[in-house]
Amino acid sequence: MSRALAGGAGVIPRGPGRPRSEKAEAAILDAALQMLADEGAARITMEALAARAGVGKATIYRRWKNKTDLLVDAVMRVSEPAQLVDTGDLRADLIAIMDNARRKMGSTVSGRIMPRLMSAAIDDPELMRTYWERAIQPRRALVVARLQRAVDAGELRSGLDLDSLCDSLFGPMVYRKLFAAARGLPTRESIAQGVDVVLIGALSR
Amino acid sequence: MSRALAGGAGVIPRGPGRPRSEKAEAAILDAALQMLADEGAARITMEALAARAGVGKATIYRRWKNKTDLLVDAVMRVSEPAQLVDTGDLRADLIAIMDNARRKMGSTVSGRIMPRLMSAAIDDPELMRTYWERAIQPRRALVVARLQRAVDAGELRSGLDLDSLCDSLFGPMVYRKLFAAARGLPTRESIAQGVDVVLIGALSR
DNA sequence: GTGCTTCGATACGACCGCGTTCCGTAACCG
DNA sequence: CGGTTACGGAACGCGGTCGTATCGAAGCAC
Repeated sequence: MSRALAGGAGVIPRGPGRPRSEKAEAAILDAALQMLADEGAARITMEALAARAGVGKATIYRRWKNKTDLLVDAVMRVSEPAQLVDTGDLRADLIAIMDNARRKMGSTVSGRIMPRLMSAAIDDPELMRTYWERAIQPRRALVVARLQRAVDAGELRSGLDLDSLCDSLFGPMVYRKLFAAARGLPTRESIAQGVDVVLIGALSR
Repeated sequence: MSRALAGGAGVIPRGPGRPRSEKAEAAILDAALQMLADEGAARITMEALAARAGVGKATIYRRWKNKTDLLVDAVMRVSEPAQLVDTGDLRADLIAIMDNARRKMGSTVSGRIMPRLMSAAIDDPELMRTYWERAIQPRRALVVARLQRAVDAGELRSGLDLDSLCDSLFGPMVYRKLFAAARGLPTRESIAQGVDVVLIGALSR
């Protein structure tokens, strides 16, 4: 920790000597995410991580003080900024959002990372909070906003707790994903039924 | 493994020598569940487990060949046989079932064990299958049976995938429980709204 | 009692992973 | 050029954990 990390806005003071390699930093974080997806946080060893990133251990510890610190940093890179979906057709929007999430879970690296991260975060409250605040909560906020607009338009009845409604949408999918080893992945049909049931149940009457 | 473990039906052959202590066995399993609840599977060490159970390590290894084997065995003891609820009032039954599960999650040992077990099982497919088949699936089956009766009675519309409907009921609660470190425990109100939304969405029209 | 097994306790060997420290080399500044 | 810091690689000390082995004592059948 001999050099200031990128903190706050402004110019990063440039000291003497060889500058830190951004390439090494990226390689470390990439390797961490790969290993997280492949084997889970518990099985990541700093030695294997360094080897996989093609980096010396000192290069890792020069940037992060321990494994948790590194993981938190890596996790933040997974969260690409989600975008609001609002075509005006509530049902189509929700199904698009949910099925997009489902496809992500089924195929991309972040889909393999999610359960691993859950596993690690359950045993590490600090990691859980970071994961929630930086990766999950922002996406939920967009969905809640979409739902709020539907309430304002009179499509959904008022008086609903939209946060809980959000749970009713995402909960079943995450639930299925986590149990995937015992039941297989959630299907397009199961997601669609889940959305429809919740949607009908939340409509104005 | 010099003596047959209790397997299958019938008389356990009684060999010569000092018999195994049932008290020690119970103490080991109790301690394992306690530690699982307190610190998670990853942090259970056989030495600490033996100490907590007031037992020598050899006494453990005489019965189980490794930690996973022991955990699987311990987990099976948590699953008390759930019972069918059917008063005739579908909504009341579902709320009773769900709120009962919620209360369990909030207070009892098994409620603290569940997330820990999820954490461990996500990284251990075999443990996941055991957990699912022995602890979760049987309870779901009862709920599915209750739902099927509602379908037969014309209360719920036919054509629904009841297994997915079950996900829509349990998913949100488990989801909230797992994220509890970031959001707090699910409330009675959030559960009730979840049930109501799903129920209304699944009614016959 | 004799023979068998388990008891709790402790010691042991082997391994593993963390985080540090040391190389010789490389990159950047003045 | 000299000064400084980072690089990849390797070695190190340390603590922890596994699973086994061994101890004297204790329980049960014969």
